[in-house]
Amino acid sequence: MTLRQLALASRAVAAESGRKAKIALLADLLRELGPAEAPSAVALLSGESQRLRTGIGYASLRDLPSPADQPSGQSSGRPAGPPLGVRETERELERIAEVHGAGSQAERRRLLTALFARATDVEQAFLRAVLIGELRQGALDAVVGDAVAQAAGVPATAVRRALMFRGSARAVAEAALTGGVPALAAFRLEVGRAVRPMLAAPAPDVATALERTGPAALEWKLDGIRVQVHRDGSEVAVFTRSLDDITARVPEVVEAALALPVRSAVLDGEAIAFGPDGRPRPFQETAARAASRRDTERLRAEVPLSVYFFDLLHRDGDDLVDRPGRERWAALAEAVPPGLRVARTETGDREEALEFFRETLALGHEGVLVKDPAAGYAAGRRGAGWIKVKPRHTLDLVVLAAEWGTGRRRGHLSNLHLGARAAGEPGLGPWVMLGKTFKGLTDETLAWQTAELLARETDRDAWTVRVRPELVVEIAFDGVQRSPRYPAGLALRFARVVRYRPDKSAAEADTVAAVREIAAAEGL
DNA sequence: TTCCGACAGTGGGGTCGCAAT
DNA sequence: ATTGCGACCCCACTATCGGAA
Repeated sequence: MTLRQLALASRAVAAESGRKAKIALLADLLRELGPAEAPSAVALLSGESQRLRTGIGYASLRDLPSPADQPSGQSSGRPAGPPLGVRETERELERIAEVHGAGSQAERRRLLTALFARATDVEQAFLRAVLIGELRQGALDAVVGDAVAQAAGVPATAVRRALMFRGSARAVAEAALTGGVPALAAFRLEVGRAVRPMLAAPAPDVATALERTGPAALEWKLDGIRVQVHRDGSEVAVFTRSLDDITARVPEVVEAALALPVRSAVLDGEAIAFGPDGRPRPFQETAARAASRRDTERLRAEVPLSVYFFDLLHRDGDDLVDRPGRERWAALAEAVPPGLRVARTETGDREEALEFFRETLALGHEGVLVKDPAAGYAAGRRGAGWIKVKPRHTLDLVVLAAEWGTGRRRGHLSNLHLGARAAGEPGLGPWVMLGKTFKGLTDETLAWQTAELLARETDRDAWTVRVRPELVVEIAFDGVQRSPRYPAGLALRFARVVRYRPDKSAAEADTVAAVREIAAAEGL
């Protein structure tokens, strides 16, 4: 099949609103492709190809000649050379990733240019979307996975289960289409191969979380890096949430795993740096440490990492994934000393749970997880089994500007520039920008703010409309972080809109001093 | 018939490592 | 030396579909 056919199919999927209709279209496509080509299509369509590390992003594509720049007659017709095939396209992207990994930038550029020279308009648009990770067809690996199941004639649950144990949608598709259910059943937890980590759904407070779970286990939520640790004898591998292998960057975690009284184990936990005062360092410092590949030994002396485990998926040949959380915790408690485990308490009592939440925050941690003790490990899913609760700050800030949205927000002013009153702080204007947000907006608010902001426009460029600083908006955020970019040296973390405050004037907005107070309370 | 779980989309700030300037 | 870029760490929230209740 040609890339063109695949690109057109993707468009058809995007045009269909129903999930079942998308799945049916994709399943037809995969059947038509057959076992030889379908896995490549799955890689391209599911978003997997975007994680190939080609070194190609928005800027590389921007700098390519666009179809309109090509010699006349080429832009709408077929470029020279044989049509691009589906399998061939995937191979080309893999080649680009290879030469990029080898450090050959000129060769990477040459391959990319050559690939695009062979592509028609429709194919180029598809390739751009695949490379940027913005296919926007309403189907990623979950929906594509259902289509694989339909095309292979196997239950969707079989494909989903295989996806849990093997991050790769491509590999699962290949197995499903060639070997059916037995081949899918072969995907099991394997020590040394990362599985998708279980995620937690948010709740506004502990009481709400408890209502959903019933009597629950509460655990520390640490503000560090998620680590999945595999040990097989003397071999250890450490994976991040996105299944990246960071073993070499976290020797402390490796040593902790090697010290455990087990032959083999798969553990779930969090790596985090503590300061000399015994309190957690700001997330940025843990993240910087975990991201550094050079000078690991020196960094280790300066910013040592600790690891706290909270789950055990495998021990000495026993798979625990499907066992209830309470049993997995019991197994963890046997394998891991208390100092390497998060604090945990089981309760159905609101007050007791609230007290645990308060104690956890007093230690400087991010919040708590509320876990249904009966729930299995739902790898890769944000199921109801785990619920996270974090405290929330709010401030009334002023909208300084807004950026035009994309996709379904095209035509609306979406991303807000947020400012606090400087209130006479020297060196800062009357308004001090603290960050941006696009979160928390309903379609109705989006439409309302677009009109209100345009009525206050002072000037604009291609992306941004600047406005008179009049609209006050209540913003929720998780905390304050040091910023190299914003003028106060501070930025809001995870800012989102709660509501507009038409009852408030800009003169009543919160000040930078209030933000500095929050920063100080966080030890920044 | 209504409710709710799962999914995709729409983007946020910070940091590292590398290449180009 | 600085800047731009890609990749990846943390992520919140809304709209929608479709099966569960």
